[in-house]
Amino acid sequence: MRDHVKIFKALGDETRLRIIKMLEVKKMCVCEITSVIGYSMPTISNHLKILKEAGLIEQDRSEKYINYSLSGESDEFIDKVLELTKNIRESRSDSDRETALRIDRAHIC
Amino acid sequence: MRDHVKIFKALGDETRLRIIKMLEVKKMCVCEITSVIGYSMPTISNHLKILKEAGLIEQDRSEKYINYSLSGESDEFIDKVLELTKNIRESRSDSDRETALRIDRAHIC
DNA sequence: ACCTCAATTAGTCATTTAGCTAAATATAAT
DNA sequence: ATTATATTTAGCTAAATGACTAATTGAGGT
Repeated sequence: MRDHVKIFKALGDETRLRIIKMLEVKKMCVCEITSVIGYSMPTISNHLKILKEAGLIEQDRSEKYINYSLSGESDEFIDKVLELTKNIRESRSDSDRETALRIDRAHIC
Repeated sequence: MRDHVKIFKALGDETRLRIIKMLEVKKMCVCEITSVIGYSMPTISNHLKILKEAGLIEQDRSEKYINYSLSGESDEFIDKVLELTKNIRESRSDSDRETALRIDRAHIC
């Protein structure tokens, strides 16, 4: 129960849901996400921590950057939740995604 | 997006998730829910309001009581969310459900 | 080995949340 | 109409949350 609450709590925040929707289209590092969302880097970092501790996202390092991406194939309930969030279609996250695909981290990080 | 956030926020609370899991097995009035959960009636009433405003539950009156139940067939996303929560199986909500089925509101309300 | 810089942690503050009691409301039964 | 009572609203408090800036960490590149 507590795990499930943690998962829903993680999704129950607009910024974190925007992040999840962006990660559906692209692996991203903290500074890329920061530049799309517009909050400070520590704030974004903390949101990512909450999503990670809920089991919704995972990270792997490549060169200078830590890439965040949606969790895959680890937990059945998480998979179902992420399948559910794919059903969300909304103008704001659509534009976030366009921005995310357009930016080049060599220029902003 | 805001609607989806509201839905996840509503589910991101242990008490409210316990209520949702109970309503899977039985329509219940406020005082029945109160007696199972153990918080004050105003507290439960407020949780129900949050769940209702998220669109997760609905109410109908019968005699003295207002029966709360899971929303049905109204919204596609809500349906999927409620389908998802059915996947949650946990000892605490199992015992809540047993209690809920055992109580008789003629005796407690 | 050292420097750079992406990322996190620490500390602060304003706002929101979740609980409570007491009071108000509203519907059902008399 | 009046009463009884199920439910909601109002007002309060303590704890949690989400934002910020400043300081720290740590892996990569030189």
